[in-house]
Amino acid sequence: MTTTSRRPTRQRAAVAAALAQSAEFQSAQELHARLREGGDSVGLATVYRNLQSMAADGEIDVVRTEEGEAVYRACSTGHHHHLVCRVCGKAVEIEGPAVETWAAKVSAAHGFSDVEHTVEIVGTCTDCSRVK
Amino acid sequence: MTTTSRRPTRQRAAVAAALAQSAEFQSAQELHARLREGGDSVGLATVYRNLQSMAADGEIDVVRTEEGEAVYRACSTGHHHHLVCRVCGKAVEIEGPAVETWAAKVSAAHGFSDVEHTVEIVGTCTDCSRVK
DNA sequence: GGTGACATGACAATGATTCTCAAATGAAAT
DNA sequence: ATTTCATTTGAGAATCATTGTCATGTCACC
Repeated sequence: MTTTSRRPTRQRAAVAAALAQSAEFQSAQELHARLREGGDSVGLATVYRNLQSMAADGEIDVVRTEEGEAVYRACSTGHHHHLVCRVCGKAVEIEGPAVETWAAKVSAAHGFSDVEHTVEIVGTCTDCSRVK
Repeated sequence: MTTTSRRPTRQRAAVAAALAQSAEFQSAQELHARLREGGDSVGLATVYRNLQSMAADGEIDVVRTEEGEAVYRACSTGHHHHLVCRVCGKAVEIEGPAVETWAAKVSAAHGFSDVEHTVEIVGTCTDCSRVK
Protein backbone atom coordinates (compact mmCIF):
# COMPACT_ATOMS: atom_id res chain seq x y z
CA MET A 1 0.00 0.00 0.00
CA THR A 2 2.80 2.35 0.90
CA THR A 3 5.00 0.67 -1.65
CA THR A 4 5.83 3.49 -4.00
CA SER A 5 8.92 2.09 -5.64
CA ARG A 6 11.32 4.85 -6.53
CA ARG A 7 14.64 5.09 -8.16
CA PRO A 8 17.69 5.92 -6.05
CA THR A 9 19.40 9.00 -7.39
CA ARG A 10 22.16 11.29 -6.27
CA GLN A 11 19.67 14.12 -5.85
CA ARG A 12 17.23 12.18 -3.76
CA ALA A 13 20.02 11.06 -1.49
CA ALA A 14 21.32 14.63 -1.23
CA VAL A 15 17.94 15.94 -0.21
CA ALA A 16 17.48 13.22 2.37
CA ALA A 17 20.95 13.87 3.72
CA ALA A 18 20.46 17.61 3.95
CA LEU A 19 17.22 17.05 5.75
CA ALA A 20 18.78 14.64 8.20
CA GLN A 21 21.59 17.07 8.90
CA SER A 22 19.36 19.17 11.09
CA ALA A 23 16.74 18.25 13.63
CA GLU A 24 14.82 21.44 12.91
CA PHE A 25 12.09 22.11 10.41
CA GLN A 26 13.38 23.44 7.12
CA SER A 27 11.63 24.86 4.11
CA ALA A 28 12.19 23.54 0.61
CA GLN A 29 13.83 26.83 -0.27
CA GLU A 30 16.25 26.62 2.63
CA LEU A 31 17.18 23.08 1.78
CA HIS A 32 17.72 24.03 -1.81
CA ALA A 33 20.01 26.90 -0.83
CA ARG A 34 21.92 24.70 1.57
CA LEU A 35 22.47 22.07 -1.08
CA ARG A 36 23.70 24.71 -3.49
CA GLU A 37 26.21 26.02 -1.02
CA GLY A 38 27.34 22.54 -0.10
CA GLY A 39 28.23 21.86 -3.71
CA ASP A 40 25.50 19.27 -4.19
CA SER A 41 23.64 21.20 -6.83
CA VAL A 42 20.05 20.03 -7.08
CA GLY A 43 17.29 21.71 -9.04
CA LEU A 44 14.64 23.50 -7.01
CA ALA A 45 11.83 21.59 -8.65
CA THR A 46 13.60 18.37 -7.82
CA VAL A 47 13.89 19.33 -4.19
CA TYR A 48 10.16 19.94 -4.12
CA ARG A 49 9.36 16.71 -5.90
CA ASN A 50 11.49 14.62 -3.61
CA LEU A 51 10.22 16.25 -0.44
CA GLN A 52 6.68 15.66 -1.60
CA SER A 53 7.12 12.03 -2.39
CA MET A 54 8.97 11.42 0.85
CA ALA A 55 6.23 13.14 2.77
CA ALA A 56 3.60 11.16 0.91
CA ASP A 57 5.31 7.99 2.01
CA GLY A 58 5.44 9.21 5.57
CA GLU A 59 9.21 9.20 5.62
CA ILE A 60 9.33 12.83 6.65
CA ASP A 61 7.22 15.30 8.56
CA VAL A 62 5.45 18.26 6.98
CA VAL A 63 3.95 21.21 8.74
CA ARG A 64 2.63 24.53 7.55
CA THR A 65 4.15 27.71 8.86
CA GLU A 66 1.97 30.49 10.18
CA GLU A 67 2.65 32.19 6.86
CA GLY A 68 1.61 29.14 4.89
CA GLU A 69 5.07 27.98 3.94
CA ALA A 70 5.63 24.23 4.03
CA VAL A 71 8.47 23.09 6.26
CA TYR A 72 9.89 19.59 6.39
CA ARG A 73 11.78 17.55 8.92
CA ALA A 74 13.35 14.15 9.14
CA CYS A 75 10.86 12.26 11.25
CA SER A 76 12.69 10.35 13.91
CA THR A 77 10.10 7.75 14.71
CA GLY A 78 6.44 7.02 14.72
CA HIS A 79 3.59 9.39 15.31
CA HIS A 80 4.18 12.42 17.48
CA HIS A 81 3.55 16.12 17.79
CA HIS A 82 5.61 19.26 18.15
CA LEU A 83 6.11 21.99 20.65
CA VAL A 84 7.63 24.88 18.78
CA CYS A 85 9.17 28.09 20.05
CA ARG A 86 7.70 31.03 18.20
CA VAL A 87 10.88 33.03 18.59
CA CYS A 88 13.85 30.80 17.91
CA GLY A 89 12.02 27.99 16.14
CA LYS A 90 13.35 25.31 18.45
CA ALA A 91 11.11 22.28 18.26
CA VAL A 92 10.55 19.62 20.85
CA GLU A 93 9.08 16.32 19.90
CA ILE A 94 6.27 15.24 22.16
CA GLU A 95 3.91 12.37 22.44
CA GLY A 96 0.42 12.39 23.78
CA PRO A 97 -1.54 9.24 24.29
CA ALA A 98 -4.24 11.41 25.75
CA VAL A 99 -4.65 13.29 22.52
CA GLU A 100 -4.61 10.19 20.40
CA THR A 101 -7.45 8.57 22.22
CA TRP A 102 -9.40 11.79 22.44
CA ALA A 103 -9.11 12.34 18.69
CA ALA A 104 -10.20 8.81 17.96
CA LYS A 105 -13.16 9.06 20.28
CA VAL A 106 -14.38 12.39 18.97
CA SER A 107 -14.16 11.45 15.32
CA ALA A 108 -15.86 8.16 15.88
CA ALA A 109 -18.67 9.94 17.66
CA HIS A 110 -19.27 12.00 14.53
CA GLY A 111 -19.09 9.04 12.19
CA PHE A 112 -15.79 10.03 10.64
CA SER A 113 -13.50 7.34 9.31
CA ASP A 114 -9.93 7.15 8.08
CA VAL A 115 -8.93 9.89 10.46
CA GLU A 116 -5.69 11.78 10.83
CA HIS A 117 -4.91 14.59 13.18
CA THR A 118 -2.50 17.43 13.62
CA VAL A 119 -1.54 19.03 16.89
CA GLU A 120 0.84 21.93 17.00
CA ILE A 121 1.68 23.82 20.13
CA VAL A 122 3.55 27.09 19.85
CA GLY A 123 4.90 29.13 22.70
CA THR A 124 7.98 30.93 23.89
CA CYS A 125 10.75 28.81 25.27
CA THR A 126 12.70 29.66 28.42
CA ASP A 127 15.70 31.12 26.65
CA CYS A 128 13.65 33.40 24.45
CA SER A 129 11.34 34.67 27.14
CA ARG A 130 14.35 35.51 29.28
CA VAL A 131 15.93 37.78 26.69
CA LYS A 132 12.75 39.66 25.82
CA MET B 1 -4.91 44.83 25.40
CA THR B 2 -7.12 43.54 22.66
CA THR B 3 -8.37 47.06 22.18
CA THR B 4 -7.52 47.66 18.57
CA SER B 5 -9.89 50.50 17.86
CA ARG B 6 -10.97 50.41 14.26
CA ARG B 7 -13.18 52.49 12.14
CA PRO B 8 -16.50 51.04 11.03
CA THR B 9 -16.72 51.07 7.26
CA ARG B 10 -19.10 49.73 4.67
CA GLN B 11 -16.42 47.34 3.46
CA ARG B 12 -15.59 45.94 6.86
CA ALA B 13 -19.26 45.31 7.52
CA ALA B 14 -19.67 43.67 4.14
CA VAL B 15 -16.80 41.29 4.78
CA ALA B 16 -18.11 40.39 8.22
CA ALA B 17 -21.58 39.84 6.80
CA ALA B 18 -20.35 37.66 3.97
CA LEU B 19 -18.36 35.62 6.41
CA ALA B 20 -21.32 35.17 8.73
CA GLN B 21 -23.50 34.08 5.84
CA SER B 22 -21.95 30.65 5.83
CA ALA B 23 -20.90 28.34 8.62
CA GLU B 24 -18.15 26.85 6.47
CA PHE B 25 -14.57 27.92 6.05
CA GLN B 26 -14.05 30.29 3.17
CA SER B 27 -10.94 31.65 1.51
CA ALA B 28 -10.33 35.34 1.06
CA GLN B 29 -10.63 34.85 -2.67
CA GLU B 30 -14.01 33.16 -2.35
CA LEU B 31 -15.31 35.88 -0.09
CA HIS B 32 -14.09 38.52 -2.49
CA ALA B 33 -15.83 36.85 -5.42
CA ARG B 34 -19.02 36.43 -3.43
CA LEU B 35 -19.02 40.10 -2.48
CA ARG B 36 -18.50 41.07 -6.09
CA GLU B 37 -21.45 39.00 -7.23
CA GLY B 38 -23.62 40.30 -4.44
CA GLY B 39 -23.04 43.85 -5.60
CA ASP B 40 -21.03 44.85 -2.53
CA SER B 41 -17.86 45.59 -4.40
CA VAL B 42 -14.89 45.48 -2.09
CA GLY B 43 -11.26 45.52 -3.13
CA LEU B 44 -9.35 42.28 -2.79
CA ALA B 45 -6.64 43.89 -0.70
CA THR B 46 -9.30 45.25 1.60
CA VAL B 47 -10.83 41.83 2.07
CA TYR B 48 -7.43 40.52 3.09
CA ARG B 49 -6.75 43.42 5.43
CA ASN B 50 -10.05 43.08 7.19
CA LEU B 51 -9.85 39.34 7.54
CA GLN B 52 -6.40 39.70 9.00
CA SER B 53 -7.31 42.30 11.57
CA MET B 54 -10.41 40.38 12.57
CA ALA B 55 -8.38 37.25 12.97
CA ALA B 56 -5.76 39.12 14.95
CA ASP B 57 -8.47 40.23 17.33
CA GLY B 58 -9.75 36.72 17.62
CA GLU B 59 -13.10 37.63 16.11
CA ILE B 60 -12.77 34.98 13.47
CA ASP B 61 -11.12 31.63 12.97
CA VAL B 62 -8.23 31.02 10.61
CA VAL B 63 -6.92 27.69 9.42
CA ARG B 64 -4.50 26.70 6.74
CA THR B 65 -5.62 24.37 4.00
CA GLU B 66 -3.56 21.35 3.09
CA GLU B 67 -2.40 23.43 0.13
CA GLY B 68 -1.43 26.32 2.33
CA GLU B 69 -4.35 28.55 1.53
CA ALA B 70 -5.78 30.51 4.44
CA VAL B 71 -9.46 29.95 5.10
CA TYR B 72 -11.60 31.94 7.50
CA ARG B 73 -14.75 31.32 9.40
CA ALA B 74 -17.03 33.26 11.67
CA CYS B 75 -16.10 31.88 15.06
CA SER B 76 -19.20 31.04 17.00
CA THR B 77 -17.83 31.16 20.50
CA GLY B 78 -14.72 30.66 22.53
CA HIS B 79 -11.88 28.29 21.93
CA HIS B 80 -12.53 25.10 20.07
CA HIS B 81 -11.20 22.81 17.37
CA HIS B 82 -12.42 21.35 14.13
CA LEU B 83 -13.22 18.00 12.67
CA VAL B 84 -13.08 18.40 8.92
CA CYS B 85 -14.18 16.05 6.17
CA ARG B 86 -11.41 15.74 3.61
CA VAL B 87 -13.87 15.09 0.83
CA CYS B 88 -16.75 17.52 1.17
CA GLY B 89 -15.11 19.96 3.52
CA LYS B 90 -17.87 19.78 6.09
CA ALA B 91 -16.58 21.01 9.43
CA VAL B 92 -17.79 20.12 12.87
CA GLU B 93 -16.89 22.26 15.82
CA ILE B 94 -15.58 20.28 18.75
CA GLU B 95 -14.30 20.98 22.20
CA GLY B 96 -11.75 19.03 24.13
CA PRO B 97 -11.02 19.79 27.73
CA ALA B 98 -8.69 16.82 27.65
CA VAL B 99 -6.58 18.41 24.96
CA GLU B 100 -6.49 21.78 26.65
CA THR B 101 -5.11 20.43 29.87
CA TRP B 102 -2.73 18.12 28.11
CA ALA B 103 -1.30 20.96 26.04
CA ALA B 104 -0.89 23.14 29.09
CA LYS B 105 0.83 20.40 31.01
CA VAL B 106 3.23 19.44 28.26
CA SER B 107 4.29 23.00 27.47
CA ALA B 108 4.79 23.80 31.13
CA ALA B 109 6.96 20.74 31.51
CA HIS B 110 9.26 22.09 28.80
CA GLY B 111 9.36 25.59 30.23
CA PHE B 112 7.35 27.14 27.44
CA SER B 113 5.23 30.19 28.18
CA ASP B 114 2.54 32.16 26.41
CA VAL B 115 1.32 29.04 24.69
CA GLU B 116 -1.24 28.52 21.95
CA HIS B 117 -2.21 25.32 20.28
CA THR B 118 -3.83 24.08 17.15
CA VAL B 119 -5.63 20.82 16.74
CA GLU B 120 -7.08 19.76 13.44
CA ILE B 121 -8.64 16.42 12.77
CA VAL B 122 -9.38 15.41 9.22
CA GLY B 123 -11.22 12.32 8.14
CA THR B 124 -13.97 11.14 5.86
CA CYS B 125 -17.52 11.77 7.00
CA THR B 126 -20.29 9.20 6.78
CA ASP B 127 -21.84 10.59 3.61
CA CYS B 128 -18.59 10.73 1.72
CA SER B 129 -17.30 7.33 2.75
CA ARG B 130 -20.61 5.81 1.66
CA VAL B 131 -20.36 7.10 -1.91
CA LYS B 132 -16.70 6.13 -2.45
C1' DG C 1 26.18 -1.32 -25.52
C1' DG C 2 21.17 -0.46 -26.40
C1' DT C 3 16.54 0.89 -24.82
C1' DG C 4 12.55 2.60 -22.60
C1' DA C 5 10.80 4.55 -18.37
C1' DC C 6 11.51 7.50 -14.87
C1' DA C 7 14.14 11.58 -12.88
C1' DT C 8 16.12 15.95 -13.43
C1' DG C 9 16.94 20.94 -14.47
C1' DA C 10 16.11 25.44 -16.21
C1' DC C 11 12.73 28.39 -16.62
C1' DA C 12 7.98 29.78 -17.46
C1' DA C 13 3.50 29.94 -15.33
C1' DT C 14 0.36 30.11 -11.55
C1' DG C 15 -1.93 31.80 -7.70
C1' DA C 16 -2.38 33.56 -3.16
C1' DT C 17 -0.94 37.27 -0.54
C1' DT C 18 1.33 41.79 0.19
C1' DC C 19 2.85 46.32 -1.12
C1' DT C 20 2.31 51.07 -2.97
C1' DC C 21 0.36 55.31 -3.03
C1' DA C 22 -3.06 58.46 -4.48
C1' DA C 23 -7.87 59.22 -3.60
C1' DA C 24 -11.93 58.60 -0.50
C1' DT C 25 -13.93 58.63 3.94
C1' DG C 26 -14.82 58.57 9.11
C1' DA C 27 -14.48 61.30 13.53
C1' DA C 28 -14.02 65.06 16.15
C1' DA C 29 -13.21 69.79 16.41
C1' DT C 30 -14.62 74.33 14.67
C1' DA D 1 -21.99 72.39 7.92
C1' DT D 2 -16.87 72.75 7.13
C1' DT D 3 -12.22 71.90 8.18
C1' DT D 4 -8.86 68.81 9.35
C1' DC D 5 -6.27 64.75 9.52
C1' DA D 6 -5.44 60.05 10.41
C1' DT D 7 -7.24 55.81 8.67
C1' DT D 8 -9.07 53.02 5.09
C1' DT D 9 -9.71 51.86 0.56
C1' DG D 10 -8.83 50.38 -4.33
C1' DA D 11 -6.34 49.16 -8.51
C1' DG D 12 -2.71 47.22 -9.97
C1' DA D 13 2.09 46.06 -9.51
C1' DA D 14 5.23 43.26 -6.93
C1' DT D 15 6.46 39.02 -4.12
C1' DC D 16 7.26 34.55 -3.40
C1' DA D 17 6.44 29.74 -2.71
C1' DT D 18 5.01 26.15 -5.40
C1' DT D 19 3.81 23.75 -9.77
C1' DG D 20 4.00 22.81 -14.77
C1' DT D 21 6.63 22.02 -19.10
C1' DC D 22 9.63 19.69 -21.86
C1' DA D 23 14.03 18.57 -23.57
C1' DT D 24 17.82 16.10 -21.73
C1' DG D 25 20.14 12.88 -18.51
C1' DT D 26 20.36 8.58 -16.12
C1' DC D 27 18.98 4.02 -14.09
C1' DA D 28 17.72 -0.97 -14.46
C1' DC D 29 17.47 -4.48 -17.29
C1' DC D 30 18.08 -7.01 -21.84
